[in-house]
Amino acid sequence: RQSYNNLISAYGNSGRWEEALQLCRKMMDDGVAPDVVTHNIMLSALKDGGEYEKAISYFYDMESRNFPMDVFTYNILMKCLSQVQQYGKAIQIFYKMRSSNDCKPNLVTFNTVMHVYGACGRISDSKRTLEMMLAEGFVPDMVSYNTLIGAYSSAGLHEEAMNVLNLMKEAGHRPNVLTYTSLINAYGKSRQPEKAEQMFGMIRRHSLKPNVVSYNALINTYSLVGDFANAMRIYNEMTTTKIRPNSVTICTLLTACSRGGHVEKAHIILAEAASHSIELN
RNA sequence: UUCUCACAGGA
Repeated sequence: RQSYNNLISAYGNSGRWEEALQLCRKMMDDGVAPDVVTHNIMLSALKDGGEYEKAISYFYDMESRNFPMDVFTYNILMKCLSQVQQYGKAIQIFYKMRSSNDCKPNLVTFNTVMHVYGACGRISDSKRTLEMMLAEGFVPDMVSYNTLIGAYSSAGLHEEAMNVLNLMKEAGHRPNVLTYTSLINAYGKSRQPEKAEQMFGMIRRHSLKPNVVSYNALINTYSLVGDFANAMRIYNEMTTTKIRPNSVTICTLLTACSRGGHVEKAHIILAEAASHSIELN
């Protein structure tokens, strides 16, 4: 069973959920009964493949067959529900877990709930969840703080985001690249390129490495204020630093191009995409 | 062996 689980997991990790599913069936044909972990791996494979609806159906199927489930199962389900905007259902699962005897929420559950609230714009409930976990003796981790910072940042609420950054530091956590990328976004959304640049600078200042996402966030900051020239400047800096642009980079640049009123320069960007062999979607 | 956090567009 271990071997099957490992193999199914390997398929899942490479986005091949169909083969994972086939292997799962073969496993049963061979008389090896899948366990909770097997099912969790399958659910996770479907989730990673973007097949959220399939994952949700898979869950209901498990439920109707009375298969055993654990916290992981519910955590994955909540994540899938939030991906298809079934936020209410996701929160329902959380409350079901709280009132159950087995399957109590764990740290990841709380973090997922925070994410769900953030994703549907209920940022104050996300923050309340953080307070709730503290009150219940959980110790919020990096992900908890990053999740809340991310929620405020997407809304352009940079002050609130910075406050959470301080909470995070007080709790003894070192901000990571994800933290700073969110903060770039916070200032980008509130149209403050100067401050966004400052946050970008923080990445190296703390001996962290900016990645393609951090660069994209900064490019988008300039895009939002219609500053195509600076968007291109950051793009060039990125490529000279040997960071590979991706399709988000190209899309962001094209948007910057249009917002800056430089539609005639779009071909330059498309040429960049081609020269880096970036698949456009 | 399995779960949670950052970037763009579209609808």
